[in-house]
Amino acid sequence: MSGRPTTLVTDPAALASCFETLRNQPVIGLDTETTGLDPFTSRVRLIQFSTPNDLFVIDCFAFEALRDRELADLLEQPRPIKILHNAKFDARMLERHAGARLQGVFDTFLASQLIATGAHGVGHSLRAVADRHLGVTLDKRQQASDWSGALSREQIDYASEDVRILLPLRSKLVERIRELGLVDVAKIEFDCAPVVARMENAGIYIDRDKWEVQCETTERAHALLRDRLVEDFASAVPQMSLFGKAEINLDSPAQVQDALNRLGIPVEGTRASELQHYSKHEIVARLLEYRTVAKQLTSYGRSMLEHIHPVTGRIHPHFIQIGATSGRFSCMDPSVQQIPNAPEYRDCVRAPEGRMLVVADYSQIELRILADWSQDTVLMKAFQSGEDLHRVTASQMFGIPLDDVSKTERSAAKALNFGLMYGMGAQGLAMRIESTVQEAERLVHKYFSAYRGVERWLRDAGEHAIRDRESRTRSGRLVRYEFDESDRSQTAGIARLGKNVPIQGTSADITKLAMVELDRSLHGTDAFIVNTIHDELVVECDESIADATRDSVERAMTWAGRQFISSIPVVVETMVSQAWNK
DNA sequence: AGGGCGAGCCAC
DNA sequence: AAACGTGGCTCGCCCT
Repeated sequence: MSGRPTTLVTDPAALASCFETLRNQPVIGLDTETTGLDPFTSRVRLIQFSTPNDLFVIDCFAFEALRDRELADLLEQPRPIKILHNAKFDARMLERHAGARLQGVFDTFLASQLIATGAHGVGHSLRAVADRHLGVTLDKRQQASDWSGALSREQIDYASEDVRILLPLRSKLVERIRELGLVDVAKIEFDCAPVVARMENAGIYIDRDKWEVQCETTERAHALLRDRLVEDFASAVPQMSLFGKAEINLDSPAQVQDALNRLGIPVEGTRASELQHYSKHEIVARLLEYRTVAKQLTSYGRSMLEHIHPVTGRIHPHFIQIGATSGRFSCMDPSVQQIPNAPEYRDCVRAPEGRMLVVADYSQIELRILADWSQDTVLMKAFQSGEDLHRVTASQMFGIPLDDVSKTERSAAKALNFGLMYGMGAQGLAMRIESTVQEAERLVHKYFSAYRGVERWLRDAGEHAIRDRESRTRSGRLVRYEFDESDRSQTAGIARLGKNVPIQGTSADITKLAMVELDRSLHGTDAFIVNTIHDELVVECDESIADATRDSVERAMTWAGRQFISSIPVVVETMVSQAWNK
């Protein structure tokens, strides 16, 4: 595979000749070895480059390779194409330690995920991907070795092997990407990876003091409700108390159900939706209150503060670029995509002194995708009118003037607008709006009488998913389904996915494209993306450029939306604020 | 002790 | 009988 042995680069002259070789290549492999996983506390030890004939291992401890201008140039130019496995990791390290914005990426990690199309039990480590696509078994034993001391022969060999494999691996993956029609979506994903790296490095600021105050308030409410409930249960169910002390764990659904049943409250399970029906009992109402604060305390309590990084004073969550099979991001440690949408919490997520947040989200993006894709003339018109969508829907469903739409009618229309994209049936709607199934059936019928094109599109999408065992988003992103045809409950589930995945996934396509475009347009300013929540972006910037930044955000997001939605307007709602509030 | 899993609930 | 999509976090509980 490699014509020449590994060149260990330990001085500026060797580095210059290394770049001489690399500059003229169309495609090169790139990998780094670091002393740890955290860009703010770890150092880059090695940078490895591969070409079809050469292999360079640059020892960043031997000389100041990371300060080399040519290195930054090479990384920042779109050519040569840089092949990396999980480019986000290396991009974070290289941005932090070489001050370089990586561009021109082919990511074998993301490529593997796109090709696997959400298949279960398929790993995407470099080892797994090389094994699957090349039949090559990599030895990863040195991966977590100590990269801060003298280099061993094994370490240099390991570093070489990893970067050597990237060129042949890309060739195989490119073939599969072409066969599967994934060229466009791969471009979006690859371009997005360095943007995600920058977003993670930037992190998001949380007001520690404000958050702590919120925690204390919640802790007091929690203790009060807990004591009161334990007492209630103890006096109502004497056999549950031991020496006058109640023996119930309020956080155990099994114990709570048992206790409620003993009190003659016949709950089946203790979900909020179940307890709701019995909220006339004081103890149940109190339990629901307890649940709310308990959730706030555990999921959104002090643990959030433990994520504040000692070096940056900010939170650097982990964004998983293809987190859902639909192509949506997921986020963890902590998940800043699911901080409660209540002022007490969102006020704590803010811009530091002298800076502002631009908060922007797509208006009804999924319904617009559905309208555009189905070409339903009535739904398209509804969007073109610029009126309140749910009200228009109700007016069309019930054949009444806009102004005569009642609150109930609007909320039924709203439930349908959202629910049908998830493949909801009459049963589900009945549950949602607390009506009879017959009434729900009538409403679904009315909805589809108004939106014939939507009905047809959803039906076709469901049937297509079952027949061809796959769905695609507008960018070509592919999701394959494995199921047992003879099992009705399984096919029903696939039909629901067939309706939802193309829409949810196209929304993800749009948001990712918007991030790429926005990152490009913010380059050179001190504004940067700090969060992405499915159809929403949060950007932090100096207050002096807030208005200009808002314009950039709106322009990038609108442009991205138009790439996939052509026949109706794409509307982006933006606001400038000190906190993550709407 | 720690992994796996379900229940329940937060986000869009 | 049920079944409305995608995730992550924390808990209890059961397992090894």
